[in-house]
Amino acid sequence: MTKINHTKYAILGLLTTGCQTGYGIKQMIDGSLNHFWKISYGQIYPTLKSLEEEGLATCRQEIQDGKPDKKEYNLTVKGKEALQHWLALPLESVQPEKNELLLKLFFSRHQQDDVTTNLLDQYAENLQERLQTYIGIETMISETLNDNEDAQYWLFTLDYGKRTTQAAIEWCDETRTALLKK
Amino acid sequence: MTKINHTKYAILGLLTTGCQTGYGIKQMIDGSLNHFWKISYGQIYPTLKSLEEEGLATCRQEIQDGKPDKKEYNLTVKGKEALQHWLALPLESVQPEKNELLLKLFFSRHQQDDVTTNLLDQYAENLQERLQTYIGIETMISETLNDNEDAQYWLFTLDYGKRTTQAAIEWCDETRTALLKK
DNA sequence: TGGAGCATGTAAGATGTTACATGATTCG
DNA sequence: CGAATCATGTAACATCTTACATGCTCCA
Repeated sequence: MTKINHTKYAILGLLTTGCQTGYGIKQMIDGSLNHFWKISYGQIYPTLKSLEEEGLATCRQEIQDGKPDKKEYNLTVKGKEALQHWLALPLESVQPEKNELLLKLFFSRHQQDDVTTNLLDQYAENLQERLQTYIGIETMISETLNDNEDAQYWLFTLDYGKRTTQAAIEWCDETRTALLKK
Repeated sequence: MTKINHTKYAILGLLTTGCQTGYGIKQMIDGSLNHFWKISYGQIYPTLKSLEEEGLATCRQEIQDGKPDKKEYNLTVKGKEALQHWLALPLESVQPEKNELLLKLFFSRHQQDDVTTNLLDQYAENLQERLQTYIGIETMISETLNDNEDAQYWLFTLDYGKRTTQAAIEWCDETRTALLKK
């Protein structure tokens, strides 16, 4: 069982969403996949090149006036098939996400409780911001992309983000209270 | 602003919890930090060595009969201070956790919906298992470690895991239903 | 004039995983 | 007898981030 490079498939998938350049892919990731995946330019450009080499995508250089040249990538039939194949593969065991706040909280008997509640407050604030971002993207998709075939699935992922973030915010409040009551 | 190696501090922290060897630290991580951090032996042993070199921990070789030799690491005063200092540092911006299921769901218009509901079922099953694990650890801590100073904080992190996992399970159910109704 | 947006790319380094090597004891 | 547990460690590899280099246009 060889390990799968999901980032490669993320980029492959993004080529079906109207992003055809490295720059465009980065925009999309930062805007819409931010809550469950992120990729830097240092990965995007080399990966695009290798997708082409593997025959999963084609590349066409475009000269634009007023803007820098760009390389437009498009999926080949083989690329589309590879995407579908990956989509049907069983999930690798759910990996634990790293969480700096929980890591610190785990060791927090070594610090004063007001330092810890401070961290909780910071975290809650971050979560609130995140939640607002999700709601913003959701509204945008509902309003402008409702006819888009992708829209439904994109909204599902946002709903996941909203629900788990909401649960985390509630946990912050209650944990904070529990610490102060001591 | 130099980036912080949180894994190093995780290991530093674990040396305060009764784990004194690389092997013991690994056990603890797999058993109790699994939902928010993981570390492989390939990181643990080199990190322990460097903690010693930096004067944050001391190492004492112990010869055991019937068992292999082991190296017992203990925090120095400087190590304890470093831990406290790290605990008080503000959180780095909340990083998005990678989630293979959401990544696949995002591109799922390219697959049949029964393939996708299959993935959702797999995911829900994984989450259920996780939830049971959390409840098991929680019970164990409540019963056997209630006098332990760390217990309260450990229970907080488990509560986080339980709540967000519960929210994710509910999302799975509803998303599954939504897909089937189409 | 300076910053933001568009656009591509690389090199160095940090971080992390996997597979391997070793070897004793205990338990079924 | 074989598997699990205890125990340490490394080398090769995979993955990912950061900082840098380049350069045009549009707008304030």
